[in-house]
Amino acid sequence: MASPISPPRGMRDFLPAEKARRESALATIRRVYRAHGFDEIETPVVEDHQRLHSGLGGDNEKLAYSVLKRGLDADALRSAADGDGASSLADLGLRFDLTVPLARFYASHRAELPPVFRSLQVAPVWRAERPQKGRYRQFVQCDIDIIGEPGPLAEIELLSATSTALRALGIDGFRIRINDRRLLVGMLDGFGFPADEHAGVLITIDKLDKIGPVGVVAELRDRGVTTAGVDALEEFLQRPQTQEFVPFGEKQIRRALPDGADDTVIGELVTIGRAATAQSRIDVQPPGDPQFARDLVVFDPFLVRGMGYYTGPIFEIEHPDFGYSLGGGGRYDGMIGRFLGQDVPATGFSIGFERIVDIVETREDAATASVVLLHESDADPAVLLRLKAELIRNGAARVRLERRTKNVKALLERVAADGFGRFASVPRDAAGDVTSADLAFRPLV
RNA sequence: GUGGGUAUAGCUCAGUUGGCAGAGCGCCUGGUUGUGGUCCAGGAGGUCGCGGGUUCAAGCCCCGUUACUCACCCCA
Repeated sequence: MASPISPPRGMRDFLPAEKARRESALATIRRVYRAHGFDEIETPVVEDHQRLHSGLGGDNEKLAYSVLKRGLDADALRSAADGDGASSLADLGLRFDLTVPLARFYASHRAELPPVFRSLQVAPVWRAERPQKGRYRQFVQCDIDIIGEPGPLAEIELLSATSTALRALGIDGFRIRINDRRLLVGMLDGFGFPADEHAGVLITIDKLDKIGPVGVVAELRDRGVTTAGVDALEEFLQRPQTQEFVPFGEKQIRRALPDGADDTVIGELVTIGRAATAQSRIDVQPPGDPQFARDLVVFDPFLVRGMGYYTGPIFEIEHPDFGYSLGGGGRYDGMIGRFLGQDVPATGFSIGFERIVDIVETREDAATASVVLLHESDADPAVLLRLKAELIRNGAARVRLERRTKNVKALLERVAADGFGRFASVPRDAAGDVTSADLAFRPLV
């Protein structure tokens, strides 16, 4: 039924059971990332409107919620309607990712941060999209970023920490697709696309796995980009090639690319993929299985990613059970320079929390330590509170007071679902002489 | 932004050809029950999403609208 009072479109309330499940998963993610040396920070949910719309957020900028200036009057509205539009009415906006705020944060606090800063952020972001399965207007992202490390060590740490976190959540069977913006640029140059067409061409190429080579070529011709480039791309897509890029290595990457690809970039990707795979074999029990995680990292020559700010290696987590990615990231060496005036290398990886929380196993807490006291409606509050305090002092994890209803069975099933393990009835007319030792606890099934 | 589906009690849902608004669960009351989780009887609870139209008569048919939901685009 459509309730007249429901949360805003695309945003959700969380009932106790779901909230507990989310917090349990978040605790696991935080624990693993902290173990891998990342430090958690927090930034405001809003940022300067102009900063959010500086062209770094790609298409997400269009989806940003804006916050109206306070104290707008009729004149301001009129001049906005006549003049340069709605942007003059807003000075703040809700963040649509955690990367732009992080770059601003780093620029603000660089002096107080270590030369290589490993950041962890677990926080909600907002996008004014049309909601559907696995997509919300408010959702939590878990980002790790390494700022100040130019080499592939940063990517290796990101990939290993992320895959360890996913395994700690009980998620398996995922793969990390990897590519490099420099390879994409080199490939487009080789095909003969001028630089100003790259962004548009990449957006179309990104759809390759959905609309196929024929669809991509058709869309490019429709877009009216350089014909010679499309011809070259079409020829390349038609050449016989294996879809199997396993095991991950230089030979496999080279085979997937046109001739003349950058040796240095390929070498970096090989280093990253091999190290992440090796780390995964240490990560699991029993360790050392030479076949384990053999295809954890796969090279995808047409992985693009939407954000315009990526400059180097980019990656995305895929899982066979889901049509959308579970997370992704990449290197964005130019972004912090936009705020700081001085380039600082940076790379990050984001887990789409909403997309993994539904498949994680719930960890059962020690339910027997969580108890329910069943009491009559006319029970003495002072006695109930004294019993409750005694139980907590004696080590109970949780104590819940429940007034007896007619249907005790339904009540007990409800508290059992809330994670309570035992219950006891407070005797009728319990007075000062009743202690928690007098209570007969029985298991909740 | 484009298309499909859905909307009836607190929850999950029936409602036939247009003919008095229903069930299960939950809640309340009384009784019953030998470790207070059993069972029985009764009760409260509805703007049938909203607004028009057709009709003697609309939850049902027609038009509009809103919300939710799924898919596309794009994304996590």
